[in-house]
Amino acid sequence: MLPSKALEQRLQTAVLAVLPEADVTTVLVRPCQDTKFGDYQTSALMALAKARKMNPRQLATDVLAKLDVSDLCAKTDIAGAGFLNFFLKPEVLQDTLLGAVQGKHLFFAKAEQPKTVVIDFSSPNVAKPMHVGHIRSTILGDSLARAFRLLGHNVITDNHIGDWGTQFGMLLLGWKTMLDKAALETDPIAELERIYKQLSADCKADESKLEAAKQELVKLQAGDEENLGIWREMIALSQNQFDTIYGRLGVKFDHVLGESFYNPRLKSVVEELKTKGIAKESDGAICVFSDGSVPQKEDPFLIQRDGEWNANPCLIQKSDGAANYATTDLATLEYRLETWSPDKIIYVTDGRQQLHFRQVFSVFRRWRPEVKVQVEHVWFGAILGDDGKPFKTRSGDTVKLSDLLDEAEERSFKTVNEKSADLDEVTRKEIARVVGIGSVKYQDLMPNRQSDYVFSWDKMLALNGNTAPYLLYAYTRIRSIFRKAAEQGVVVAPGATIHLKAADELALAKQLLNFGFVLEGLVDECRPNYMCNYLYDLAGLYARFFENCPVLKAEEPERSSRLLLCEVTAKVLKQGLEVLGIETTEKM
RNA sequence: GCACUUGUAGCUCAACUGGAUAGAGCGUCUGACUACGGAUCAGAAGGUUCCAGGUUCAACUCCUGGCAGGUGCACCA
Repeated sequence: MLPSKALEQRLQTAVLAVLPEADVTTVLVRPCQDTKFGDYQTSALMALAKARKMNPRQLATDVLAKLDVSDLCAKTDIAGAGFLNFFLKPEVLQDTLLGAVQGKHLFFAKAEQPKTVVIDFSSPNVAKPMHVGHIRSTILGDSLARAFRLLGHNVITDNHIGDWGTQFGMLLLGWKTMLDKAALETDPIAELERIYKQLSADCKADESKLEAAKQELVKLQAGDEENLGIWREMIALSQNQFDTIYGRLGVKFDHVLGESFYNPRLKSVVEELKTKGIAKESDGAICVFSDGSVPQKEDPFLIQRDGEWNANPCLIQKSDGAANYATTDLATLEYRLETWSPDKIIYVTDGRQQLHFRQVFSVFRRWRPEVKVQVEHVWFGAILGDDGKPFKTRSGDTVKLSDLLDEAEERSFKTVNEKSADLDEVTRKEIARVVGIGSVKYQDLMPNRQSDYVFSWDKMLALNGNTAPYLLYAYTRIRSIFRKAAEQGVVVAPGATIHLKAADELALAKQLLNFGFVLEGLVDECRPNYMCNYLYDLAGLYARFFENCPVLKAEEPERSSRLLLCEVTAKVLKQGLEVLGIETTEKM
């Protein structure tokens, strides 16, 4: 067991011995912010003391009296207002590192109670190019899936693609009247986009076109064979595009169930909500109104206008009888519950949909009060251009994801050519791919997901600072040592152990032990930026070690000890980057 | 108007259940150097954490009230 976990368990037992009625789930052991205080600390005793009007230092003393950690710690002390600090024995630290070398663990423990987690992300639209708007959902969702999986949870990723809706009326009419077959052959998505834009403009100018488009939609919805065939072909063409992009990004889905998949369920969802008295008719539409169960301020079905609270209903059926977004989401929820019995469902979308999800979740709770599933909207902010407005091309169009990835690789290739002209072209291209794609991902994951960020090629590809190239470089420097070692015939001595003496060695080692805390934090709050910050710190600590502690030039047994430390650092860096969906490269 | 959200160094961003002296990069200034990969490292300067109250042993973090930006608010998803 990891020393921090063992400490935590024993601490909780000791607290129970002193305060039998205490809730010890909040009694957690964390790494010390500043290692001068110790290696691990708990600040939970102060909170417990406060709730009981006890003297916090006295409580800490009492708990310490019941706590035997002499096999793990060289020292414990009570500091400040009632912090309990733990100083790990050097041999415990060293054995833990050695355990990682031997592949027994990588500084984290799998979840004791694995959960089934459905993650809904990316959700591109059929017949439209994937653009920057899809990047955050795709990359964030993929990273969350990777982190949950690593901790042993049963993850189901589901791409809820937009394959149904009013836009197909125009697409179908366009397909029949203005399709350029040759253009469809060379670039299907561009051609679909063209006919959609053209018809959309035509419909605005010409009522009869709009009517014709509506008729096509009605035919599709009624199951017209010709229209269904065209619709299926549009989906297939789009799926090719999605597959190409996801392939480049290294993103995989367990399921791709578009909106249309839930069509057969929509009617019964509406009926059930009506029967249960949750939804009712209003202005021809079927809506869910407030049930007054929460304070007005927190009620997603109320809104204040001119000092008065007005209804802000959630529509589940339009006055024309068609279902809408909320209905599909409810049907989707129902399907997921039936099919996978998840403990948790995560929706990764942009922040503008907060109200929508609050409403959907609220309707769901009223509809299925007995279901325990945890539903969570993990939202994110916008990607902005230099001007502080949503990121667009110079001409004002949305930036296509494929173009963006191309440019990332091209720019990265330029740098590789400058810095590593000696490598052959295939290798240089491959490095450029890893660094380019990795940089786009890292820039996206590094900021707090809820804040908007400014897209910058220069920053994301910078060789210094909290960027993918910096981390990848740190990794290649480690790999380089091992290449050099092999050239010189240097190997780790059989049975070698790790002995940490230098301050930079110790600091690096302790950071390695914290990997698990970061993973758990990431999963708890769905914030991959925790991992970014951790890896950046790790790379910085490694750089200092690298500068001040010679490895190959050291005498045995120090050389083997340091080689092992390098090896574990590389493992953690690689694993951490993998959680972010970023590949590594041996050379740069 | 109401809700959500953001406001931290000149700029871009961090800050782990409320926790110990608020940290990085860029930019500015200074240093290390034929280097286990310099795509590096070390150091300096730079802060009333938007403002005003409150809770607490302890507040960037929680509460109340302002100010400023972003987003959303009935038949688009």
